[in-house]
Amino acid sequence: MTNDASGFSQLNEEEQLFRMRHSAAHILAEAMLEKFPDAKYAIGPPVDDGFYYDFELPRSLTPDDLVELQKRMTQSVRANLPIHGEQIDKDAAREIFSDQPYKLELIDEIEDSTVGHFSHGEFEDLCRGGHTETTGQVGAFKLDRIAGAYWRGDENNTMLQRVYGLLFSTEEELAEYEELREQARLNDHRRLGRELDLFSTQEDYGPGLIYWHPKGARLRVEIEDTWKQAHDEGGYDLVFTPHIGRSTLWETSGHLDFFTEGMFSAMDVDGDDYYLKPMNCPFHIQIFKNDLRSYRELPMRLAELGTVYRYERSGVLHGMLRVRGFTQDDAHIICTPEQLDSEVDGVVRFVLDLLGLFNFENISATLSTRPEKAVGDSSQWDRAERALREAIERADLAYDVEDGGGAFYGPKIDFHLTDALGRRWQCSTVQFDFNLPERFDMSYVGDDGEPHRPFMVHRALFGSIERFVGILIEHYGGAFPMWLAPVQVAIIPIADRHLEHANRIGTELKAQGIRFNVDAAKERMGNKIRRAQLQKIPYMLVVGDREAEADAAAVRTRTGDDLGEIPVRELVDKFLAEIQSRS
RNA sequence: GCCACUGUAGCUCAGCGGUAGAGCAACGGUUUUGUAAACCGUCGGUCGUGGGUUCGAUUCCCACCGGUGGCUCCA
Repeated sequence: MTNDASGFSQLNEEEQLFRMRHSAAHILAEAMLEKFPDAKYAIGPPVDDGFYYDFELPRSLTPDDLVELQKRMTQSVRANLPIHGEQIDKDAAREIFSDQPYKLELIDEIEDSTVGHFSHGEFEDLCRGGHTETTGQVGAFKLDRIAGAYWRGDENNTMLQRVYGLLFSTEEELAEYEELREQARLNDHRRLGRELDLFSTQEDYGPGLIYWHPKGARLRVEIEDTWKQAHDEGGYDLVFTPHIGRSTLWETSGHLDFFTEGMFSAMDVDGDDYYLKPMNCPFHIQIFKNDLRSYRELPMRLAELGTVYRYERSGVLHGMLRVRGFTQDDAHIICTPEQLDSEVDGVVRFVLDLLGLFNFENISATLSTRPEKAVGDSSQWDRAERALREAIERADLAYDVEDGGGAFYGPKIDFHLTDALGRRWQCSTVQFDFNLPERFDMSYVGDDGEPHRPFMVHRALFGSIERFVGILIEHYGGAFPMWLAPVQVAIIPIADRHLEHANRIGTELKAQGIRFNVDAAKERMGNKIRRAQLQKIPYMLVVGDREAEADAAAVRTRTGDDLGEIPVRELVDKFLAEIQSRS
C-alpha cells in the first residue's frame, strides 16, 4: 500500500473530505507529541463532522491547550509537508513504535505480515492510509472539545483523552456547520421543554424521570389519541397490564438472567421479590396464555402504552431522549406460520402510515439478521428474515442489512427517521422473538387438533413516547403543527374594553374544542404578540374596536404573516380544517 | 459507572477570602394601548449538600448529590 493520493483532486468530494479529516487527525497527533513528548497516541479516525484522536497524557487537557494545539497544527499545515505512506514489515514497525503501547497492541492484531506506515515531517503513525498528498490540503478545521474515551470503548481499559476537531473543505462549510449546531442548540428539547413549559425533570427527586406539565401532556394526549384510533382501526386490541410482577415471571422470561443490569432492584412483598417491569412482553404473554387458544383466534395483536422502568447509568441520561422511566407504544403479534408474511407486511405499512403524520423527511430501515449465538432453529430464522426483507421491499423503503446484528432471540427491522435538522433517529422496531414463546411454552390448537408453537413479533412505532416527543420538539423547533400545538390560538384584546369580544370568540372556539388563551394582561398589544410568538402559538387573533364591530378578528400567524380581518365564523372553520388535516 | 467541565434568584448570567449583583420573569401601581418588549416601584438567594482550612468561606481543599459533553449498549 502506498499513499495513493496522487490523484487527490480527482477523488469525489466524500473521499476527499474523508482524507482531509484523516490527515488532520495525524497533524493533531503531531502537535500533541510536540507539546507532550511522552504522550501515548492511540487511534485517530475521521468522523461525521471532522476527526478525533485519543491520547494518554501526563495531565488533563484544558481548553487553553486546544488553542495552543490548533496553532501548532496550523504551522504544520502552512509548512505544506508531503505525506508519505508505505508498507513496512511488523518488526520494523515494532521498532519504530517501541515506546507506544497502543500502537504495539494494534500491530499485534493486524493479520498481514506488513503494516501501513505514514509520515510527514518528523511525525510517524501506524495507519491503514487514505490521506491527502500534503498537510496543506486539509481544509478548514477547528479543535472543538475534549472528552474521555476508553481505549477501544471498553470500560475495563484505560480512560484516554479524546480531542475532537471539526473539519470541512472550506471555511464557509465549517461556519455553516457551526450555525447548524447553534440551531440545534436553540431547538434542544430540554431548552424548549422549559421555555414552552412542556415538561421537567426533578433532579433532586430522581434523575431520568419525566414530569409532563399540562402543555406537554396535551401534546402527548393528542399523539396517544391518534395512536389509539389507528390501533382500533388497525385490528389491534388494547390492553393494560401491571407495573410490577413477581420474580417468578422474570425467571421464566429470562430477564433476571440476561437483563438484570437494566432492572431496578427487587422490592419485597410478603416475602416475595417483585420487580418493576422493564418490558411488557411477559405480561402480554400471560393474557395469551390465560386461555386455551385456537388458531381461529390468531393473529392476536395486543397493544399497550406500557410504562416501563429501566436502570440506566447516570452518565447516559439525557432529557427525554434517555431516561429511566418511559412509555413504550408496545404491541405483540402472536400468529401462525401461515400468517407471518401478511402480519409483517401489515406492521411495516402501519409504521409508515403513522410516522407519516409527523412530516419527517425520509424514513429508512435496517434489517438485522441472525447473530452467532442465537436461539431457535435456522429455518425459523430464515423464514422470519425473509418475511422482514420482503415487507421492506414491498413498502419500497430504503434499507441496509446488518448481518449478524439481530438479538439472540430473533431478527428485526429498525426504522430510522430524519428530522428537520438532518439528524437520524431510531424509533420503530419490528422484532421477532423465538425465545419467549419457548420459555413460556406458548401454544395454540391448530386445525389438526394438535398444539403448535405460535410466532411472536414485538413492535413499537414511536419506541418510547418520551423519546418520540423529545424528537418531535426538536424536529418542529417547538412550533408544532396546529393539531399538536398545546395552545392553538392566542386571543389578544388591544384594550380592556375589547376583553368582552375576546372572550366571546373564546367561547366559540371552545365549543369546537379549539385550544386557546385570552391574554388579558395589563400589557400593550405589541408585548402580547411577542409573548404569543415566543410561545410559538400558531395563530394570534388581535381584537380592537374594528374587530368587535365586525364580529371578526385580525389574524396573524406565528410566521409573521398578516391574514387581515376574518369573521369569527370563517375562522372557526379554517382552524377546524387545519386541525383535521393534521398539516 | 468512568474522564473532563460545571452547580450563585423561577430563567440567563456576573462576582469572589470580609456573609451577594444585573437583565428577564413574578407581584403592585400608572398608562388603555393597532402587529415581536410602555413607565415607576416591590418581592425574591442559609451562593447544590456535608465536612475541613481560616479570626472569617459563596469564594480555597475534600467527600457526596445533581447537570453538561464524551465512552459501550439500547427506546
